[in-house]
Amino acid sequence: MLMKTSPLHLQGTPHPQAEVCLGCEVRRHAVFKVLDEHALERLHAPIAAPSLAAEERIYARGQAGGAAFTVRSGIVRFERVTASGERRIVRLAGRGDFIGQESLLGQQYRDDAVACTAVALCRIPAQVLDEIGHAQARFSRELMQRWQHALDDAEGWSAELGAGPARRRVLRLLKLLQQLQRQAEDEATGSALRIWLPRRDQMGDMLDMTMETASRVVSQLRREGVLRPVAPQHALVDRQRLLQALQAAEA
Amino acid sequence: MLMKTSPLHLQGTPHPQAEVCLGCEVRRHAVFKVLDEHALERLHAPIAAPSLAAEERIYARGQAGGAAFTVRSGIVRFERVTASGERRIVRLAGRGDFIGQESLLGQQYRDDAVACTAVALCRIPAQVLDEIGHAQARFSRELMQRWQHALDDAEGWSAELGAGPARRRVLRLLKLLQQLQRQAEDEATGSALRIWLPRRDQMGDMLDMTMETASRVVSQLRREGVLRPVAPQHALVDRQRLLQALQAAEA
DNA sequence: CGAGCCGTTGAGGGGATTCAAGCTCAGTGG
DNA sequence: CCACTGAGCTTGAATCCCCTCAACGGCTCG
Repeated sequence: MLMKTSPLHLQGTPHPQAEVCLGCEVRRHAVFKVLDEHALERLHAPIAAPSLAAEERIYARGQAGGAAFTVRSGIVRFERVTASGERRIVRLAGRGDFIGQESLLGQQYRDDAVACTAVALCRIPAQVLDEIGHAQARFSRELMQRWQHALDDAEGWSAELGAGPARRRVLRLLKLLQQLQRQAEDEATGSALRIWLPRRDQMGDMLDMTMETASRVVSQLRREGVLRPVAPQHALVDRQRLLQALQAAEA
Repeated sequence: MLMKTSPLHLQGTPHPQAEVCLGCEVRRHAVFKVLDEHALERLHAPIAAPSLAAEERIYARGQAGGAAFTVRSGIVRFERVTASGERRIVRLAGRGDFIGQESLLGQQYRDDAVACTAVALCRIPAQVLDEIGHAQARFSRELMQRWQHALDDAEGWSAELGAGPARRRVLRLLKLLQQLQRQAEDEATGSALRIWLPRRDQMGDMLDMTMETASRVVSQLRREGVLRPVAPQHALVDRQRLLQALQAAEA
């Protein structure tokens, strides 16, 4: 898994986790949001805060990692290899999302999880689930919320990104990426927004098309002014024109 | 939702649910399997056992139905309508599966759920979750298992059925349908198995292809002896040849 | 500078869609 | 009894979108 786990400030004091978690800026979006200071102080397993560079793998399918993660920042993709050996990206996760939940049930991870951008995480050992105890009913509920959210994402992904002409699938992906970015930044930048733009072959794995087709569509959108690449794997999108193009394509 | 709720035997006695659930033949697969008699007796909300005919709707997206369901028999599909108004089938559920879980969180249903075949259910009101109480830690865990299972299905669906040539997608769907059927019947019939075969336009909605393409592939498989339609929406599959054909297509 | 990765663009071919016609079968009513 | 109808399915022909194969340009990096 190879990640340098930069300890959060204050880690090491008697009841560090409570202070760390309570001061965490993503806590109001995250799975621990329902836990009070008292509950947090009962945690003995340390919650590390690893950071990963883009393209580093967070966990692999089949591993019994024993920990779930909260995404503090960045974008994570879930990959599977199909029966015929093709790589398919089945879902994306962003800030506040809870990933690797299956490990809390003692299961092996069901996907490869890979950082798309630089990513910051909270690592939540499976045993924490027991330490919190199901005494905290609200926490169980919050966990289920997370599961449902993931399920909803997965179904929406295949419904919206799995079908239709190539251009429309790309436009829908752009809209999703733009939303992920906005919720990560909380900045209501005018019309231009800098987003993570997948490599063409990654777009292919997400949208079930070839690299070349993805490239052609992206190039076309660039000519139309919807998009402007500014760095490797990054682009400025014109939200206005994106939504216009989408609306035209939905017809 | 329009379903005739045929009460299970013994419904109406002082603590009927315990007896009914303990005697249920799908219980060992279902979400209540971790509950003992004592826990079941605490339930006050009645658990109905509705039966639906094929093509009847179990619930609709956006409804606040307030109940989840265990599938006792039959096949259920989950439908969504995409942003561009196309119907897409995002997942199937079979015997023992837990559906409509989002209602336990007070959420509206996220999909349309429709019976593919005749279906028998257990209706589990959301308030049951509270009655059982989170005191029963094993039950929370079991619920999460269900959620994870659904998530896994959804991801697997889009990975395996969403991509590749039409013939391979159809073959993979047939394999899935055949598995659903086997787990429903528990009968190891030799090589020929009677399965529910979707209408061609439904196959189209599942596999993102036109009705005509689905028809062409199915006809081809019939000529190859993989498949033999025996009734509207039912066919006999030759497991042997199906797996052979699949293996050839995976290459 | 050459090597390699990533992206772009072109030409050609193939698989799926589109449009259309005809088939089977069940239900209906003359 | 049998034409009539409509739903579901099949098949054909033409078209088109996307894939395949290929070449090339920009960029980073050893």
